[in-house]
Amino acid sequence: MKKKVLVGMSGGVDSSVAACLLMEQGYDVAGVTLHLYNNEDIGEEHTRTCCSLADVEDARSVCERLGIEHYVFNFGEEFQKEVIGRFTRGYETGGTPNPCIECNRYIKFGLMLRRARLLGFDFIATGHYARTGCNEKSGRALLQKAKDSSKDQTYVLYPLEQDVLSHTLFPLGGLCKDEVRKIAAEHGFVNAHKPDSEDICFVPDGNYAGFLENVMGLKSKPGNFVDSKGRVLGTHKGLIHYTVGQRKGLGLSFESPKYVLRKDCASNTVVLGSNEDLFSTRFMVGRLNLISVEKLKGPTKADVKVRYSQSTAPAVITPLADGKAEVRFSEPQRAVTPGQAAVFYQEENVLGGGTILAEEPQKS
RNA sequence: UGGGCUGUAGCCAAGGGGUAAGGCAACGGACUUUGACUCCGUCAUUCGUAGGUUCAAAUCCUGCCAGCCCAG
Repeated sequence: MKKKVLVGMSGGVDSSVAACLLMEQGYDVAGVTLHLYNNEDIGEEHTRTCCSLADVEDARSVCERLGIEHYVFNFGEEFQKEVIGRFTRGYETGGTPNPCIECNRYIKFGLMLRRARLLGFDFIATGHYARTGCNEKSGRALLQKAKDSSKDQTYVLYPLEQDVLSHTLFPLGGLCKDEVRKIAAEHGFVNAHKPDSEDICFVPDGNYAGFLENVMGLKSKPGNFVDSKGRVLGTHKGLIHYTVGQRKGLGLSFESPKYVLRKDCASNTVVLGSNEDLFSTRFMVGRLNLISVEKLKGPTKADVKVRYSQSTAPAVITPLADGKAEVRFSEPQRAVTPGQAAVFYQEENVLGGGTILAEEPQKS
């Protein structure tokens, strides 16, 4: 009896090819598009996003072509709560959240696997560039980097837990983007040349502050730009307009460029400094999720990535109570940003990861 | 009011007779989970203003205007 796989299809090339490859591998495949958010509701165009109504049509078209069933799950309510809600709260509390990671954790994998099981599927699959594996000795499910390292998406998949990982397939893990587009073209998929989605799906124009203010009704209060000694340098438009490491858009002119060092919610100030001031060696993470091991027994060496499109840097991770850990780099790294994810790698394997926490006020 | 200094792009600033450096900001593009970083590109027909000298003036001369400093 063929194993049944439910493929999450965004309407883009990647997930379409993923479905196609699974069929060729002999699975009993069906596609599902998650309806998460109506960009049309807020008057946004649907290009370069995912999960809009037009994307549902693209996914349906590909399923028809493949002769497989196509479902639509409406996860709008959960998406609003788990993803948009956390995104908004993240900005409100002075962080720079990564909604794609929360979406993967709660919606695209968490909820989707539960729903798939109810429908009798054995596995779920997506078009992410990543690989899964299994450690023979420990029996743990592994998350491994994609063969095409430039497309590797393990950074946004680190929160996946063992049950999810062991029931998830990533058919594109061994391919590169060119090969995927070629396969899509050979099969005549409507989306073979559709541009990659880049922006956050519910903010397709990239205007986060505008989304938070206009759609979520967040009020952002102007306050002071200050230097690290507390001297006032100018007026900012509200904390949600800035992120750590940012240079552009400050509107202030000095002899050398200024960067956002941190945001202080309590005083509603944005602290500015030089690029060198952005480098730090130590930070804390919370909501730790471990993948290749069940537990960290003590300080553990790993390569750590603190931003999506940044290379890894060697560090030592020390486990603490309450799902927290301390990360200490061997060399200072630039712009470690509260709210972003820190993902720990050991060669090809994801050891685990967590959310970067804001510096404790009582600093040593 | 007298004496001194200074006026070059949104900000800072080089150039002191030969045809307007550079930095910051801004804007456009590439890249992108971050209006992030980075990279690429654009950004003074004109130097406070009015005259004069010169083949040639941001540069030298004169008047005026504005700002700053020191005197009383």
